[in-house]
Amino acid sequence: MAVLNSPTRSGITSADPQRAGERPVETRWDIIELLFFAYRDFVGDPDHVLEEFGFGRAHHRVMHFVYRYPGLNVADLLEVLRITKQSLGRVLKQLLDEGYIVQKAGDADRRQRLLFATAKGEALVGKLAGLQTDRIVRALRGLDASGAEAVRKFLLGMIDHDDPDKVLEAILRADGKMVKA
Amino acid sequence: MAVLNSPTRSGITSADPQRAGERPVETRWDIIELLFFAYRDFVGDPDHVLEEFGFGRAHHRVMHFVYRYPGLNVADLLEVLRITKQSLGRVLKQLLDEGYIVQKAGDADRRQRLLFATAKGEALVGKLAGLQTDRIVRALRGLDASGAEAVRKFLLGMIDHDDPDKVLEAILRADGKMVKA
DNA sequence: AATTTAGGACAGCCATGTTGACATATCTTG
DNA sequence: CAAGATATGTCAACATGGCTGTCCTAAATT
Repeated sequence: MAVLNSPTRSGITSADPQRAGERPVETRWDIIELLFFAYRDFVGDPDHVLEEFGFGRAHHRVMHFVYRYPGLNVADLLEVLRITKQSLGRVLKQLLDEGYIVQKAGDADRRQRLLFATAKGEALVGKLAGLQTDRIVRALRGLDASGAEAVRKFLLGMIDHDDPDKVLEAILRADGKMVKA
Repeated sequence: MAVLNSPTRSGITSADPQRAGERPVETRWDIIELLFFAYRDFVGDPDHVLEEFGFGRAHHRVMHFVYRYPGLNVADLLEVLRITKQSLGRVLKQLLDEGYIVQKAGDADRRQRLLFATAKGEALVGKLAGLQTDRIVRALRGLDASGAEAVRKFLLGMIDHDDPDKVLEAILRADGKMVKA
């Protein structure tokens, strides 16, 4: 039987140059670890389903953003995923070949290949998003409206806002509107 | 210039069997995407530092849990990371060879190799945790105490509580105590 | 007409995940 | 004590999904 030692209590403090001289910030081991476990389980649900389809996480990410932003072009998709053309090419080719995504030449610029999810693709995205939504809704139970709003603000605050890709920009814009509405 | 279409508004609804017959739950695209971007940036900070050390994310995860739970044995580490012995072996060997971690035979069971971070290891973990803490603290600014508590509850609620590994169990126990205190 | 851009495709490398087999030391049990 | 179970380490081999660099075509831009 392994007996687990208590978590370390250390004096490790902030490296934020903006806060030099101020009262040091205690390391947020709690949030760091909660985020690790939360994300692990959050992506774990889809992983099982994807396996049945012979797909991986990379396919999920591509399908998700193509479905959500219909007509997305390849360059913007590369930016949001932060991967290279080659890496994207591999999974995108599979999704095209197996009929989850279709391409359409751009209207203004016919070099562009705009991406759209097919009905088959939508079904897959919906299945995966359903699992994740269930988990989110469960986690939000027990929080009131202001608690849920705090969660949104927190997640938004965790994101780098400088030099956003086109998709992130759209999300940030939409979020700004939501607050006012 | 690519013009991004608006996000899809679909009728995709919950797959939660517990909610069959009830009002369908709207897909939480907002939280799904916020989590994606938040986690991307959350792990992005450490990634840059790790590169300078010739390490990857796998090394970070190992170092983190070894530092936080001193004397952790290999079996428990495998469980929390959810990887195989072989995968762990590769990165653990490097961390041992380069003096970031040391092993000690178990006291009660001398087959066990209990793991401890060296001063060098602690320094690395501290640097990485500092970056992540800075981001977390920034994200929590603008939230009051009840908002921060909502964030903790949400993250906790996102985690599977059945069949927890030893490390997660310790965290859940600690969290229970915190609520009362 | 020349250059740039959007996208695709090639070869090949690396990190990190997987399985299965097997070895050693040690603990537990009949 | 002998036998079996357990903790760990190690080897070979493979898959996925990152990466780089090069080169190609078609279409847009200058």
